[in-house]
Order: sequence, then structure tokens, then C-alpha cells
Amino acid sequence: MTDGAKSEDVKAGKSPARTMRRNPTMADLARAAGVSKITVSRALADSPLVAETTRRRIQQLARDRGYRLNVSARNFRRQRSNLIATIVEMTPSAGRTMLDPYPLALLGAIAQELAGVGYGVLLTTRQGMTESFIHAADGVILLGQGAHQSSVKLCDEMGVPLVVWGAGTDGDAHVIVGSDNVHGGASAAEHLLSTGRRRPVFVGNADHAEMAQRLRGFRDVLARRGIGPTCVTPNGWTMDAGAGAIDSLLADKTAFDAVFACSDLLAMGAIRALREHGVRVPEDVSVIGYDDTPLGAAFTPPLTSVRQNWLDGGALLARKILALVDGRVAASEKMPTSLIVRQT
Amino acid sequence: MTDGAKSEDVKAGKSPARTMRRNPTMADLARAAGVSKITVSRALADSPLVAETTRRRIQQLARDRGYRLNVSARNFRRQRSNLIATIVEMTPSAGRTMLDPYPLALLGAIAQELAGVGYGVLLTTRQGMTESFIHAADGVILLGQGAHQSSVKLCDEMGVPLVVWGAGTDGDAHVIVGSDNVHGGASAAEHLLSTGRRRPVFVGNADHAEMAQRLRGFRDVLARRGIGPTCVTPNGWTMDAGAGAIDSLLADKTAFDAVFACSDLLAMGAIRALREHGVRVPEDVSVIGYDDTPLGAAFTPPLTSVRQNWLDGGALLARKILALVDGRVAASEKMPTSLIVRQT
DNA sequence: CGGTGTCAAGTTACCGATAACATATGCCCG
DNA sequence: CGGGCATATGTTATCGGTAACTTGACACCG
Repeated sequence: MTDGAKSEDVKAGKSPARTMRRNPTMADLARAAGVSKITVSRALADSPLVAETTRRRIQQLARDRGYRLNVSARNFRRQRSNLIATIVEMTPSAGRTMLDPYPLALLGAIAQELAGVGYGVLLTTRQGMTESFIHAADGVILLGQGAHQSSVKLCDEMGVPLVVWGAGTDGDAHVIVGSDNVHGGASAAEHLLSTGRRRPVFVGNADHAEMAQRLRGFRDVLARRGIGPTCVTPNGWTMDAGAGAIDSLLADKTAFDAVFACSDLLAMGAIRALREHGVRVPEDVSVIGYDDTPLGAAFTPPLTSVRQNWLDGGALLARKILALVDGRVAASEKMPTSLIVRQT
Repeated sequence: MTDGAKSEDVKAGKSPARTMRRNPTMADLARAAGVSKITVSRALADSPLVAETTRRRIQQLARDRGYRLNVSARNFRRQRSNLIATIVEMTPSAGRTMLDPYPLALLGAIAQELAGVGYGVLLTTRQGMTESFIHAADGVILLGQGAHQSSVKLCDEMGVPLVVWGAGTDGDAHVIVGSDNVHGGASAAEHLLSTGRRRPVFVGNADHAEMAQRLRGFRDVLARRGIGPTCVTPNGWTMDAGAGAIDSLLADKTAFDAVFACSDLLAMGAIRALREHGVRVPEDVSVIGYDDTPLGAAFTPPLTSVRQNWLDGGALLARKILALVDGRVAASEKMPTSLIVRQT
């Protein structure tokens, strides 16, 4: 006799009140179908271990009765949560992140990629990134500007697979996916040189790993022509910060004919400031932004910008973490960037 | 004899290889402490049922051995996942949402509020919103522009608690939290009237519930002065759409001295278009935006805009869904808006 | 015709925590 | 001094799946 039938007896004796109907369990289906629980389990998982006809019969039965898998039970038994904790910086104070579309774009892509294989995204803010959250997940994706060392260490200690979005200083222990900032900077420099500019300014914060790489690419290309760019560190990532950077350059009477800004917002602020000072863009000064945001494209004049493909990046992050979770290996990877030339 | 000791015997007989060390379980701690599993469970939960001294001893032991609660096991036993599925529209095609800081701000606030009580956010895109995801959560928060009927229905059918961010058409079955769009529109109208404007234009899509409410508030206030606003429906939510709306008004030779746009982006586009046509802002035409984005504040000229507090909104959404999950009641609620007057 | 495969299903034994109920101990009070 | 009660701990029985191993039936083969 099957275990299904056995538990039926027990149950009938125990709870004669059959009025309230919970969700059916596999045991319920098993009883109804006259098979054992495990056969139901296999049938619903489309296992070839169950005869085609039985399988279909059970699947139909499950549909009829509105059966819903108890996810908690499965996760528990299999000792995995099918969740990937994704840590995002979301404090309003961060300024930049609240504005950028990039975390959302990445998140969307990650969520979609993971959903395709039955995984979910456990969203976590950096403040809320307690051990218990990390432990509840099979792996962690860290979306930060650069890797926050504390988070990285925490994951390592706990033995939880980790993938980071951002800039990798070569030789990092963990897997890093990010766009090729060096190439992005280099392409900006090449474009400026090809349009005859010789006195470029870099607007960005070299303390920030991603921006430091952009500067490196930018500088290296220029160096081959014997040019050294002027560097300004803006006070934040807002339009105002970009404008402020330009203001200080003009106040110093620095001569320049091109600006490479590390974000579209900075670039737009720079253009605003230039124009306020009567400097024409792009006639007098050429400007290149970064991120190729819709906003920059809608700006007057439409912004030339370095594009990074966040959707692909998110999908890649997802695939890498899944690989690690499955015990496979994964390598760091750089996403290509492309320069979108518009009118600045 | 305690169950702890019993299982020790069994285990020792079964797996003599004691080299590999898994995470300890409560049973392990119980054995080590010479108490029963349940006492460990209680002690770690700080239950007053356990004597102070015992409790501390067990907690210390847990710390020493690096004990980690098996979340899956607890969730399974308690029949709740401690997860709230949060559904966000994240497709790039949506245009607006990819740009707005609002989903992230809401998400951040929700995540933080929920984390405080041990709940997590299961991030879901609208495409990925399969039954299984919803079922895996104790409740659902829907962040959409307006409620997507299909999603709402799905939750209802599945008997999963649901809270929606957006505009409630009075008499909705589900709980809705949103900012007071009617009031937002009204305050814009009042401000325009108080600065002497008499021929206002509304730029927004009245098919969209939130915007329809803004229009209602706007229109009602104006009606008291016998004024009826001109309405234009922009083609999207981008700057270009805002500019296009203005272009069509000017082409029609419509006379107006004020614009109330349903987003800062639209407002900025409108200003761009006005200036391109030689219309001065705010001298000739006054402009009010919506959302009070950092971007609008940094615009030239800084945008006057209706602010909604997303952080509070997110926290409120979180508290409402928790109430429903706990079987308490929750009512729809409107968040106040405030007009931030700047230079337009 | 026994041996050996192959398929289709079944048995057993958990995964780790916790609710509900049960027990032991000591103390107070009429 | 026995009943009642508070306190501290223990027992039992799951929650609902699924991995690992077992069984039964039949076919094919030398």
C-alpha cells in the first residue's frame, strides 16, 4: 500500500472537519491519483522516470485541483533558497545612484535572467546587508561603485559566492563584471583627437575606481600624442557639480578645447556653465559624457557620450553568479563600451 | 534523556567521519549545552520562557560555534517566507521609469522598512511576475503607474495580500498608497493663480490614473475662478515629449501664460521648446513640474515642482503590507504633496 | 531457462526548526 | 499538608518535499 493511502487514514481520523480546504499537497495528489508522493514529485518535475501517461495524468490532476508547489518545503529539503541577494546602494544621500537609471537597468536585467531559471532577486540595501540576509541567499551580487571591502569580506568569510559590478583592480580575488572603462576613456580621447582637439580636460574623481580607469584610458591615448589632460575633480555627480568644475577652470583661466566628463549629468552641467560664460559648444569646446542616458540624448544639444550596456551587464552578472552557485567556475569579464557621437 | 542526546548516539553511529564540519544545527547546540532543541530555539529567540542564565549560556555557545539559523527550515515550519514580492516595471521601453529615481527611492525605503522586521524584498519585474513568484511571498507590493489589472486580479485569486502604489479610483478593493495627486494639481493651480496667471495649460495624459487626478485638482481650483485649462497629451514622458507638446500649442497659436507638466522631464522639455521659440520663462510663461527631481532643481532655471515624498511612501507601503500579512486591517492612504517654488 | 537489463514505481529517511501539549520542581496559601 | 500556580524545561509530531536506495514486472539473450 502506498504511503499516500496510509496518511489518508491517519488524516481522516485526525481531522474529520473537512470543510476548510488548504492548498493540496503532493500527498493529496498522490492519494487522488493512486500513486506515491515521489511519483507525483517526479511527474510534476517532468522527470522521465515517470511514464508519459502517468505523468500527464498527474499534471492534469494538479492543474484541476489548483496545486501549488510549496516553495519553502522544496528549498528546505534541497538546502538552497533559489535566491540571489543583490545589494544596491540606495540612500538618497548618495546623490548619484538615486538619479542614475543604471541600478534599475542592471536590476531589471538580473531579475529577468534569474527568473528564467527559477531564481529570485532578494533586494538588499547596503545598510540592511546583515549576515542573515546574505545567509538566506545562495549567492550575492554587489552593485556598488567599486567593491565595498566590508561586504566582500563578509561574503568571503561566509563562503557565499559573490559577483561584483564595477571596476576591478587586476588581481582581485572575486569575480568582477564591469564595462571596459579604460576603453571608454580611450575612445573618448580618440574621438577628441580625431576632431582636432588638443587641450582636453577630464572631469571626474580619480579616487573612484571606475573613473580612475576611464582616466587611464583617456590619458594613455593622449600621451601617445604627447598631450597631458587637465584634470578636475567635481564636487559630486550632479549637474551643479559639473558646472562648478567648469567654473573653476574658467576662473583659473585654464585654456581648453574639450571636456570628457565621467557622467552625462556632469557633462550637461559643464555645457550649461560653458554657455553661461559665452563659450560655444561644440564650436569652442567639445564635450563628451558617459553613460549615454536618454536624458543626455534629449539634451540641447544632444550629448556625445560613452555607452555601456547595462542590460547585457546585468544578464552577465546573473549568469556568473549562477555558475558559481552551481560550483562551476566564472571569470571576471569586461563589457565593451561604444562611443555614441552626437552633437557635442 | 533529551532528544539531543538520543540523536547524538544515532549520528555517531551513522557518520563516523567527523572531518567535514557543516554548520551546526540547533540539535548540535542542544547536545553541547545538555538541553533540548526547543530550549535552544527559545533561547536564541530571546524567549522569556528560558531562564536568563540558560539563555545567555546558549547564546554564547551559538556565537562560539558560529551557529547560523537555517532560514529555509524556519520559513518552512512557520509556513511563511518572510518575503514581500515587489513588482516593478523595469523595461527600458517604458522610458519614464528607467529615468525616474522614484522606483529606486521607493524600493530603498521599502527594503529598509521591511529589513527592520526581518522581512526581505523579492524583486520582480512585471514580465517575471509568474504565479510561482507571488506564491513564494507572503505579500505583494505593486509599484506601477496605476494598478495593472491583471496583476491585481492574480493576487486576489491567489489570496495573497496586496498593496499598490499609485492612484486609487475611490472604491478600489485593494489597499492603495499614493501621493495626493488631486492636491498636487490643486496646489499648482493655486500657485499659478496667485502669481497672476490666467491661461494655464495642462501637459499630461489623462488616461493615466495618477495624472487624471492631478488634472482634476488643477481644473477644480481653476474652475472656481471660471478658468478652464487647455490640455495637451504629450507623446511619452521624455523631454522631447514635453517639447513636442509645447510645439503643437505654439503651432496652433494657442495663447497661454502658464504650464503645469506632469513630470519634471516634461516641464524641462517644455521650457526648452519655449525658449527655442523666444518665449521667456518665467516672464512670459510660468512652468511647474512634478516630482521635484534633483535634476529639475539643477536645471536652468531651477524648476518649480510638486514634491512627493517617496521615502515616506515606501515606508508606508511596507507597513501596510505587513499589517495585511499579519491579518490586521489596512486602509488606503494618501501622502501629502508640497509645492517647491523655485524660479519657473 | 537463469541471468541481466530496463523501465516504472515505491519505501524510507530525512532536511532543521517550532507549535502544542506535557512534565517536573518549588513555593505559597488556606 | 495537599492543592494550585508559576517557572523552567522536555516530548512529540509535524511542516511538504526529495535524494538514495529498493522492488516488481517484463523482455531479451546466449
